[in-house]
Amino acid sequence: MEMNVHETSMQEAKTVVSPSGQQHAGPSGPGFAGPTMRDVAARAGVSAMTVSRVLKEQNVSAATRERVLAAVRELGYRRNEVARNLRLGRPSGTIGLVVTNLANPFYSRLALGAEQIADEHGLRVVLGNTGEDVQRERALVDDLAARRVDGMIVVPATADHRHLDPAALGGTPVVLAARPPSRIEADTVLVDDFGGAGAATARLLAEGHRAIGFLGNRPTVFTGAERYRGFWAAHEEAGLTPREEWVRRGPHDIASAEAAALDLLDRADAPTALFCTNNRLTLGAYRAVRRLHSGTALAGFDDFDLADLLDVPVTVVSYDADEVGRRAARLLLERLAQTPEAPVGPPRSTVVPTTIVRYGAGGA
Amino acid sequence: MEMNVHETSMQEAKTVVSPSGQQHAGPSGPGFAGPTMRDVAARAGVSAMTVSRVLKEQNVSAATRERVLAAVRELGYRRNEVARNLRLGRPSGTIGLVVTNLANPFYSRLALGAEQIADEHGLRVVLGNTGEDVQRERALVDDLAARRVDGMIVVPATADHRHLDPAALGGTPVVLAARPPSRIEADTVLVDDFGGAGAATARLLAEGHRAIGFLGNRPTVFTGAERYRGFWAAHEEAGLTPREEWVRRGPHDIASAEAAALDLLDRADAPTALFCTNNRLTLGAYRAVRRLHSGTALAGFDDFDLADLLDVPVTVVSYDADEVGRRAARLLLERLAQTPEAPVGPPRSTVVPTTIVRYGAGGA
DNA sequence: CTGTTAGCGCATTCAT
DNA sequence: ATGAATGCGCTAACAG
Repeated sequence: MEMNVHETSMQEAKTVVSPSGQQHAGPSGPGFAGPTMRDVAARAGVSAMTVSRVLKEQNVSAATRERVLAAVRELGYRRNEVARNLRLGRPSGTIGLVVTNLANPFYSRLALGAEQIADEHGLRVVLGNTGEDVQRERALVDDLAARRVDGMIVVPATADHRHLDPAALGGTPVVLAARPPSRIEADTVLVDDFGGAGAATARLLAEGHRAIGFLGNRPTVFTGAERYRGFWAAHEEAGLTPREEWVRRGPHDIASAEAAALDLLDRADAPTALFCTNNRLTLGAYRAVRRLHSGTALAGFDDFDLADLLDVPVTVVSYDADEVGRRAARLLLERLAQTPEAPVGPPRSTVVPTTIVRYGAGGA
Repeated sequence: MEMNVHETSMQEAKTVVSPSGQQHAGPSGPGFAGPTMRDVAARAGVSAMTVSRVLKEQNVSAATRERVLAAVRELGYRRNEVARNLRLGRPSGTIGLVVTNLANPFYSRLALGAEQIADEHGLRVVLGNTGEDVQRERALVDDLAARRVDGMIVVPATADHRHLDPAALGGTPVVLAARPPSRIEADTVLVDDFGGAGAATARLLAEGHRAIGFLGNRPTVFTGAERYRGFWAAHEEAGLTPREEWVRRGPHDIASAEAAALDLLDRADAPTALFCTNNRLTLGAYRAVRRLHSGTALAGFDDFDLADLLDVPVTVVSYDADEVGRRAARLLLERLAQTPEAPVGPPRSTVVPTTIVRYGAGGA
């Protein structure tokens, strides 16, 4: 494999100054608060209350309304939603979204789905990335509670979720995504990890494979554990038992997965097929298969580009990541709309289904 | 290509109720504001100011501090950052991030980079997705300004950016990302679209290709236009001129790119190489090449998984998307830190460099 | 060291 | 239909 690297540009971090020499520190400068309702009121010759009413579209005589709106335009006035919410005793009109790794397409799609639903209800999304770090997660949810988000959606990084209990967050409602609650009760959206892994494994078994290896991430991650459980269950259902020597846990990126797969496949009793718990692992496994010319069949969680064009049979577990975010946002919104008269009731849990897609060895 | 689809789960949207029959509408219910400083003060037998001072870690006698902190713990008190910011005359301690499509890894990486820098400075990121829709962009930036974000990072969807002028947003500082300002002045972070496209094209030319096709997205998108410019410039530098018949503009996903590439390659005078302006287009082009067995060489913007294992030579333009977000956040933070005594000066612009990676036809 | 007064920007309540 | 007073939760500025 040939591979050259070559810088295209010398302007690494060079800062180019625009031609205009204009000083940029006018009314845009920090500390500049912008006009208030009183400014508008003064300009329109009315009281602040009248301005407030105009903006709320309450009953105001057409004439004064026009004067007020004119003043609003002239001053470039914009109502301060922060002050408004404070006065109304409402939270900030935002929902927190805490994910483990936004670089993972699963979580960015989740974020997109949540943002979509939130937006439809006039709520913004405040983002937080934990990098699977518990300390950061604690600090983040605490900060979000202090900023008075209406509620939060959290992909928990840990096994113990007591710090995510609304009772520990000043009553801020919490919905969990991708991983189930532990030591707390909470609305939850999960992916059908168990069923998907089972179905993909069953597929390999149905195609005649009797020697299937397993490539998974850290066993402490819930999704990995569930997928392993599904892998095992499919074997049991076929009256078989997986062999532990063919199980590799721990790889978390393409390179380490490739190494683990090489180790697994480069032996006398190598399995004829491999189940991988996520797409990075599947890509790594494919690299190993390709290098060894072993022709090992692959199955794995998460669909990926070019899966259908690979030169080995690939079965993927596909699902709608956006939908995870959408459902989480909907559960949260229902909690937020909850009143003493119309309680939502105990925590609810929903599972986003998976789909098995079988790609044959795309012939070149 | 064989392909089966199979549902793994019947629990589509089934809602499972947890065993605990406990009513969940306690102090977590919406409308519940949580304890205030006065509540804490009353419990500790001091004034609200003393509580404020304790939380600010100002001089308070050790004895009373302990009493206050005890009350804080007992009540589960959390200072209301919204009210605090209002009182201090500060904005919300958040920065807005408006992108066109969070499902695109480029923008989710950008978001991750921006979040990282923001977090280091105690700022949260408020997310907005425009879907390239100008109306949504207008509404979003307006809403963010009304929510008093400290500033915003925007990937503009349009050619006319006058609605992104801080002057039109109540003075909220704005940094543009991925696309340059138009009809306004603003700090900007760009990718070296021109240089990267030129270098990739030059690479194809250096390898002897004299018939290079071009697959690009809508010409109105700045990045596409710049990449086309780079494509053209590389030709000129070699004393050549691209042929318009080999240019296809408009495809925006893998499928439409494949169709366009098929159309382009399935002709007598088909080009021997293809330059594509993003990775979806490159993937589509690869599918076409593969289907036609044309052996056409590929070059394209954005690196992607498996690029090194394809059975045609592939040259990609790679760059650090996180870095775009990080630089944008830093430019914004410098604007926010600006004072009349220490003005930042006129808008600044920085270009994130690109790198050319040449993958040979990975042998199977 | 601690408390009182006042007010950030806005909207509810009660006037007129 | 409009205005005045009051306070959301918090903290500067000034007492003491």
